[in-house]
Amino acid sequence: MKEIVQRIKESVQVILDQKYGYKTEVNDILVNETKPEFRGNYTVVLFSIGKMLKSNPDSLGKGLGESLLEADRDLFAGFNVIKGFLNLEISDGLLLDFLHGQFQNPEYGVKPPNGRRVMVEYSSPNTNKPLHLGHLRNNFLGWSVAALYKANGYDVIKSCIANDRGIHICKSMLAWKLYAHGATPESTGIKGDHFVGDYYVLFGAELKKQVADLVATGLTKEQAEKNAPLTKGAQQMLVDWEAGDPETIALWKMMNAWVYAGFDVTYRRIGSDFDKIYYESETYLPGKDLVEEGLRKNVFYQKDDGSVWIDLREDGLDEKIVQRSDGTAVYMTQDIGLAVRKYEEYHMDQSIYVVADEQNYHFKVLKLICQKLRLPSAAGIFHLSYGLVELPSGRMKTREGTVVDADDIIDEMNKIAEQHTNELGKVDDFNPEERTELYDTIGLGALKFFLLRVDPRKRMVFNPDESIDFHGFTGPFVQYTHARIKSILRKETVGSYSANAYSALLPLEKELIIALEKYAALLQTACIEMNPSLVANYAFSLAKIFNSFYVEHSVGRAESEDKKQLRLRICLLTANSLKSAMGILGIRVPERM
RNA sequence: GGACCGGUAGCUCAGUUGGAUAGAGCAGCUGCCUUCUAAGCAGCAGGCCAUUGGUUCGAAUCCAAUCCGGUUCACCA
Repeated sequence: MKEIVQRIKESVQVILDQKYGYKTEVNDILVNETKPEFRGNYTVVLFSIGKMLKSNPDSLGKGLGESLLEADRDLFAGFNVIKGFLNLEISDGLLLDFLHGQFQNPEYGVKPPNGRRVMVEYSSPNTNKPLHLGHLRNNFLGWSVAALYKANGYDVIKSCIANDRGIHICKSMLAWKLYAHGATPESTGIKGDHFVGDYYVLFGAELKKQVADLVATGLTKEQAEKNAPLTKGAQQMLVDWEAGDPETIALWKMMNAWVYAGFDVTYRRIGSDFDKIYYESETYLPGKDLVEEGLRKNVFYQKDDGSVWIDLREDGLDEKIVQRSDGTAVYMTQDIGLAVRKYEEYHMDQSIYVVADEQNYHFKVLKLICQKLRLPSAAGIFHLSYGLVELPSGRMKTREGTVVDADDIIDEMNKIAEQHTNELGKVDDFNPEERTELYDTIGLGALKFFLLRVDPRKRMVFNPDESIDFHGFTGPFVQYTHARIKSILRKETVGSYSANAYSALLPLEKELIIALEKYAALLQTACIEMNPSLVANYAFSLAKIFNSFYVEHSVGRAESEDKKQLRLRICLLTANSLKSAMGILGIRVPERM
């Protein structure tokens, strides 16, 4: 069934053509929701049309309204014109048709397969430290965008690139070698990723000492940093690693295994999963063949020292290096190689990279280079650039210990969920397993909703001194609304409904059905814009309308059996939509809470 | 310095391709649990949409300039 807004636009288009001889595109017709202080549900804005027709908006509105009513009595129930705005009332019959058609459909809003494939890369952790709040935003966002694409009929591949090599990895390895005396996650009882992260931090602390000592002997800070034993040791370790030194490789494998074990626990908790994991240690070399190709195609050029560059000044950017003078690959080379490999494996139409906005420049360059190399993968590359999560004091910094650890914040959310739940005492009959699951559903729900409800492109602020809310515009609010509905549905049974016996829809009933009808269109918009926050906002506003409806009208003690059945159907569809919307955010909804 | 992003209530955020009196939540203040879950509902209060010009029937939204904040421009990843 066609969406209401679309039907209105098409009707207006036809009337404008037939009655006024004015041809216009459907998308040029502006249809808004009617502001609550006016009568009606949808509003056609007449100014631009009036201007084109050189006619007064008010008389145009009147004529248009009459014709619309005449032409489509199934859709329109009435209209009024105020100061250039044509407010249209949607007929109860149409809304009821929609409700009866969809209330039993748990997949309402989900589109059938469209034969297109998209890859979403997200998470991309470094294997030298545990995940923090910023990673969580990335994970939730990536997972949710993937879910949005699935709901819109795409075949989705979720991928992850593990940044498992490089100087930063060597730092934690060296610190462990020097200071751990053989300690392991098992021997200390510390989660593997945290264990390794501790040595990364230790490296920084010890390096600072060494630098201070060297500065005391008269070196500048830069010289000291360059010449400190730890710096040199880490660099040597990277050389050894690239040379395949067995001892270094063994250490690297062991420590990475610790980190992955830790990540697995966290990923499982937050529900992040991947269809394909790439490892930088396996992908960092192949890009070099493309450097050769680029030189042949004259896309790249070589400097006297042997380094290879691309000149992007004509595109408004700078010159960018793609291979060092010693012949080794840089970050960009790897990413070109990876892009090619992904495409060869999956032939996707679109390749989305969920990466922080610090790397806008990098991805601009990446796409440009791929285009210039005429790689088939180039067209689909899209950088979904999201803003960092900041503290009120600014950026989180590992070295200053201001990083909000992922595991810690999840634990804290669970604890708050537990506290609220126990205070309210509504699920005292739950067994321990059910309780644990509920705390997890609510705590994680609050956290995910908090991170996904704001526009991904924008930076956002997290204040660790104020705990994340469980009231108002939050995950638990939506979950609570769902549980409320489920409570009704446990007590009442959905039976038959005699359509001819209905009494006019009450304002809140109508408002709810109209809101429900918008879900399908919303899912599409959110996907096109790759913006889960639209889904979060929708879920919240739908829940809000339902709660108003809930206190105003009783379902179980409705005025008549038909009213009761009507409301039960509204309840069912609302519960389904809330569950579906939250599902796209990766948030479960409980039956009771 | 070049490029890009942002500045909306005390705080955190919405605000569709320009549309009606700029909206939520939190915090503050009032009310509402003997009937389906009060993690709720109803209400009050809170705004020079950074500033100044411009475009027009109409600007938080578009354009220009300025101010403030951020990111980036490495033979780091």
